[in-house]
Order: sequence, then C-alpha cells, then structure tokens
Amino acid sequence: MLSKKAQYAFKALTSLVRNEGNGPLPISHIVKEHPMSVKFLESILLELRKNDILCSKKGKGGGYFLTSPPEKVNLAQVIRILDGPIAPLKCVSLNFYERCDDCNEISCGLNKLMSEVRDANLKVLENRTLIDLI
Amino acid sequence: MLSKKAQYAFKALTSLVRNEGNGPLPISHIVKEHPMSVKFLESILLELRKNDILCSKKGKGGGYFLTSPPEKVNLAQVIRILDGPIAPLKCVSLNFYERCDDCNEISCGLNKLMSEVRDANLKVLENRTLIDLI
DNA sequence: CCTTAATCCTATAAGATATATAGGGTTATC
DNA sequence: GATAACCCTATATATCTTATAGGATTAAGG
Repeated sequence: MLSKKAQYAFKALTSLVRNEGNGPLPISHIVKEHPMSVKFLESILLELRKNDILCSKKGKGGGYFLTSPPEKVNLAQVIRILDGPIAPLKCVSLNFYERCDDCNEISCGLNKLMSEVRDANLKVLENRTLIDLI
Repeated sequence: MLSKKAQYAFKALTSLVRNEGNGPLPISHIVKEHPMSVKFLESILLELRKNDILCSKKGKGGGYFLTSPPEKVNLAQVIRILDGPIAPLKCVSLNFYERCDDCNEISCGLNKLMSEVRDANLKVLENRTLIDLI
C-alpha cells in the first residue's frame, strides 16, 4: 500500500504538472486544490526537491516547479523516494538490496516468486510518468 | 513490502508443502527448519487455519497440514490473509475496497494507474501457488 | 487415569514506523 | 522594512508490527 506521504505527493505533483510553464506554484495554492496539512506537505515537497524531482524558488512570489518535463519522471522514482523499495522483499530489491540472513537466494522459492512480482510492478511503474497523472 | 508475518508464513508453508501426505506437522518441527519465535508462528498458523488454508490436529501427535492440495492455493490468498490488500490503494482494491473521501474515482489519474499496478501484481500472485515455493 | 505433547485463545508489552504539529530561520520581492 | 514564501530541526501522537506471556483445552498412549 502507498503511504499517505506518497499519496499526498502524487496529488501535489498533479497540481504541479498542470501548472507547468507558469512559474513557481506555492504550497498555499496546492493545499487549496488538495486539502491537507500544510506542514506535512511542506516536508514531502522538500524531500522531492532534495531528490531532484522538484526545484523551488524562495521568497515572495516563490514556490515549487518540476525539475524535468513531466514525461521524463516515472512513478517508480517518486515512490522510491517516499516509500522506499518497490520490491516485496529487500533481497529482491534493485535499489534497496539487503541480503537475507536466514535463507539462500539461489534455492529460495519465495525469492524467485517475489522477483517476478517486482518485475511486474516495475513494468508498469517505470513506463508511466507524471504526465499520466492528468 | 511483505511483513515478517507473511514471510514466516511462507517459510512454514514451504515445510508443510514438503510434508504433504505425511500427516500433521507440529510447530516444533517447523521451527527447527526455520528458526523463529514459536509463539509468533503459532499465531500465524492459527490465522491461516481460521481462513481455511490449514487444518490442525490437537493433542499428542498433532500438528498442522494443508486443507487443499498446494497447487490449489495461490499466493494472493495467503498475502491477503496476513497483510491485507494487494492493491496499492484501498480505492482500487478488489477485496478491501474503501471509497476515497477526497477524490473522484472516475477522474482520478492515480486511481487508474494504481489499478494497472494491482492487475500486474495479481497476474503473478494469482497464478502462482504453494507448489511454486519448492 | 495420568502424563505428555500438542494446539487454542486472549491479553499485552515492546518496538518501529507513519503521520502530523510546532516554532522559528532564511530568502526574495516590492 | 513588511510581507510572503521556502527551509530546517525537533518532537509529539497515533498506529501498526513484532513478539512475549500464561494458561486452557485436547488427544494419544502407557
């Protein structure tokens, strides 16, 4: 399940994609479209900025805008930033890999099955971008 | 990500599938193969029994065994019992559906995308069974 | 009948994570 | 210099996950 953080992020990104080309969009405006805690959203957008999904402009007239064209940012990128691994197990994760201490990856049946699940997810999430949100 | 509960469940189920046809397998034996908290596993197997995945025999010589042949039980069934929805959002879940209070499912872009993710997951999880664990 | 070995059941503790809030600091515009 | 915005850190709150505890019940076998 997607966390609230990721869900709020996608809502905010929807506003930002719609606003593309019109300069920075302030948090206050995003919250009007999608009612949620301002401070919570603030921390989410900050995280997206630190991971180069968003840029910001400070001060009066400032706000957030997309770093890249929306069709260049896929959903997997966003989810990994906010929720971590897409794979159902760390031992089959491409970006958050950790060894199992109690099972052998070569012979572990679950490992193989969950790799399939991971691939099925990535096939969708890496081929869909922010542009598909609208 | 799969919870520990689900991971332990799959380990136990692996033992139970291997033991098929040899009568009840006691928890003590499963724990020897897969080191973990006996009491925690107990609660997991109880949950699987209450959901008709397992049967049990009480008393001396008792233990657990599969209700159905392993190839009749798919992974989605097991995961739903222990971890709940497979879909990334309640509003696109087939078995745990809940309405979003703050978005319109017809026009919500995320809803459509997450339905695709759900379907990709189910395509794997409903076509793989306990027999594929070994 | 009694011992033993197993499941069954409920409660709750401990720990981790997710969600949200608070308060102030910094920056840019006008 | 007033205002409106982002920036940053800390912390509170709630919820969920993981694990433990203690005993009740049941069945086999001598």
